[in-house]
Amino acid sequence: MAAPFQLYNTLSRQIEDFVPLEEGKIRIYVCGMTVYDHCHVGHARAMVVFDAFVRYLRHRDWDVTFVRNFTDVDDKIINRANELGEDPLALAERYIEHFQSDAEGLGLISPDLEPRVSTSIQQIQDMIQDIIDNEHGYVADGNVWFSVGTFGEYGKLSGQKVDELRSADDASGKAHPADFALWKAVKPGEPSWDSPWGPGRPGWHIECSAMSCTHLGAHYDIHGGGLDLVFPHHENEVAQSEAANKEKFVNYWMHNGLLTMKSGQKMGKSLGNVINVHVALEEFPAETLRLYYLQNLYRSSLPWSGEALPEALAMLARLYDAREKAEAMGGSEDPERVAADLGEDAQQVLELGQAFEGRFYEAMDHDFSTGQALGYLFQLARAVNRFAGHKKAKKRGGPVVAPALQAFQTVADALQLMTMNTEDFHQEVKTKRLAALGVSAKEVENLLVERTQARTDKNWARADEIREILEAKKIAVMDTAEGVSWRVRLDAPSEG
RNA sequence: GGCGGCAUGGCCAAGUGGUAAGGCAGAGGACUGCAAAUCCUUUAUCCCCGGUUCGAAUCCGGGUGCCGCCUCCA
Repeated sequence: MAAPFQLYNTLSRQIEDFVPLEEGKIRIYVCGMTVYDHCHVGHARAMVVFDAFVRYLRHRDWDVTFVRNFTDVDDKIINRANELGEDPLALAERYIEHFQSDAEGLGLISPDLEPRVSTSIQQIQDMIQDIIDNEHGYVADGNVWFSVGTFGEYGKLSGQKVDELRSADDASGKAHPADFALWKAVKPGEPSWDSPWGPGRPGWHIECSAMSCTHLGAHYDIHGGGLDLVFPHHENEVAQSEAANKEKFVNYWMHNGLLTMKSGQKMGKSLGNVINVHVALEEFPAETLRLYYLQNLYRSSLPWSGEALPEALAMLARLYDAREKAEAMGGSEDPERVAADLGEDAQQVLELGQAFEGRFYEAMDHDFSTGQALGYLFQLARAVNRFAGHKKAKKRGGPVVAPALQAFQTVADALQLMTMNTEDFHQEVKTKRLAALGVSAKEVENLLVERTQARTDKNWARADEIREILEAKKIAVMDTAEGVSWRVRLDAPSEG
């Protein structure tokens, strides 16, 4: 049975009980990329948030149909292509390939459908025709405009009033400044398709209306995207879709908050302050970004800084290390008995492990509160670590940490965190962090061989000297009962 | 000018009227040849002023500050 949950709805500005249109099923559309540049860490937040949302819903037995588009016909693409002397669709294709590579790097599930504007022209034209037929659109000089004044509910999503808008100057032949283009007449150097109104191309907003309604129906459950799309993009989608189909478009509007810089301003291409995803992924495992995003409520703004990813990586390592300790514990006694024998910390890790799933689901079902849900996870990790300090934990502790291990698995399934084995995780961290620091594993290993010899000789001075050399390179050396190991320190500066 | 959002310890941050999760950083301690990791201890008049309530970080009103959108933006 699909589990009930609550969701903040931009349409009502409050948290609502989610009621699906069809029992057990959720149809969701998320605005994807306009492909004229690389995917940056701000886009990635949206991608990861909705990825985790869909994963969680499926984990909770919802039958989810997930559609995310590519906008591959657009002013910005055309402008960029003309600057580069490249065909716009070829440029778009190139950035779609970049995106797919980033999506794979981020560990995103593939949407069930990834429609593109360039292959949805017929559906777009059909919808424009319906809008015209329903007297909400008009043709002028090969352009088709949406007539905002004919749609009484215009503004119901964003709260904007047509008369209060600050309108940009343009001499495009619109009847009203707030009217917007459904179809743009062809201009030199632009891709175009034949249409009943002459050759041209779709306006910005119509593609999402047409593609989502084509694949999910005229009326579907959830539409997602960045907060900066509420107006005008999503407002216009509502107007177009409802004008064309004469029925309610979307039940729940879900908007992710934006990444902001230290100054408080958002990260945005137009502000020139972006960090591209592939750059971040060269330095940090994908789950680092995921944890960074999911620590916070999805609809709050999220500050970016050079410390953000190192900090998230430290948190992630803490989780992996706790899990590793739990995995190393053996024994097959009754957990209650072990807990009774080994004392309070054993009792607590058992109880927190058993309680985890319920608390996790409760947080997640309350408007996808991943930050709170992850707080419980860290409480559990600390309980595991504390218990792991006991002498008998390794031999007999297995049964009392079994629920904790199950909890970690739940998080892995639902949020795609802690999905690697610990060794691979640390290896990836080493590889990526060393590359970022410009240090080779070979030189570290060589120094450690020398240090191990020095320690065998009880030459502590030399051993400490080598430790200091490595410290200077941000390498932390750990002497354990099993021998020496090392890690890259996480406080290494990153761009930001 | 219009619309919307936010304001919680050094930083990030959860918080669904019943008395402040979690993470990072700092300090002290345990552990260690020295360290690292880990554990323990440690810091909050919840922006200000009113109001509702037995009780408010949470609800209402006013103020201040910051941010987003109204032109492309996840």
